[in-house]
Amino acid sequence: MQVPLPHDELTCQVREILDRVGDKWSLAIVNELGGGTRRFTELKRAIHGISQRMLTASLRNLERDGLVSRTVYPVVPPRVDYELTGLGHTFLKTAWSLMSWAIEHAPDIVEARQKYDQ
Amino acid sequence: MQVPLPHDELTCQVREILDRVGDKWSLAIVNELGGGTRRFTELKRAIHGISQRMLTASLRNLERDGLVSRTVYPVVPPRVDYELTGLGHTFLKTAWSLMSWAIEHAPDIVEARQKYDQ
DNA sequence: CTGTATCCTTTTCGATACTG
DNA sequence: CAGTATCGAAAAGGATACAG
Repeated sequence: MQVPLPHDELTCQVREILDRVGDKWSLAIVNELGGGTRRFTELKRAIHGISQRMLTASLRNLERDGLVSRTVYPVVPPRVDYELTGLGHTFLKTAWSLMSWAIEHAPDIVEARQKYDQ
Repeated sequence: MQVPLPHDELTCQVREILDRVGDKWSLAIVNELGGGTRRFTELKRAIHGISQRMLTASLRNLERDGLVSRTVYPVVPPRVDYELTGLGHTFLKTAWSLMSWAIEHAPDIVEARQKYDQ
């Protein structure tokens, strides 16, 4: 049981992608956008602890990768909506299973850590 | 479509776990161990670019989380075997779907980036 | 409201040398 | 062979101030 890829391809292509979506905030953002379209400030409020700087940067990266779309309305004050693209939805669906794994096995991991630490 | 969790729980528990397994090398290590038991040097050779320092650190973390087991043989020169635990196998199975997503959609992402960059 | 720019601290991680 | 220790470079990221 092992992903059947030349190792360089795994690291250089897959990991480049997973690094992006696996950074500190992207998963939280994508998950929040899974609830529907959100404005900048709504995301900032919903994702506890994220700085304006990182929210902007993460959204730009997700937009660049085609997971999130950005819509600017030419009004005052400015309004910008973010939402998942089709690709973004397929990613969230997959990320779900990993989140579910983490939730399901969190007790096992906590227990393993306690055992290891003593 | 959104993981139905209070946000703090998602970030504080799930992300703590995903940060661990989503760090720079853990996925590559777990994937390699999916092929069977490996010695330290075998892992080092198989995972291109990893330093001794990071291999040791990542293995310790994975062991602490209960994903990898470590067996020391009291021989000279030393021999240490690493292999996935049951928990580690369930993780690899889940991580697979994410890797598959990355492989499947890599062309889309590359294209999105090119479009964004111009 | 939705950002950008700057500074500065913290964290990460590679390189190297050394050990049992 | 399988590590540990130390150093320093680089990157990540928070805080703050400012802009359209």
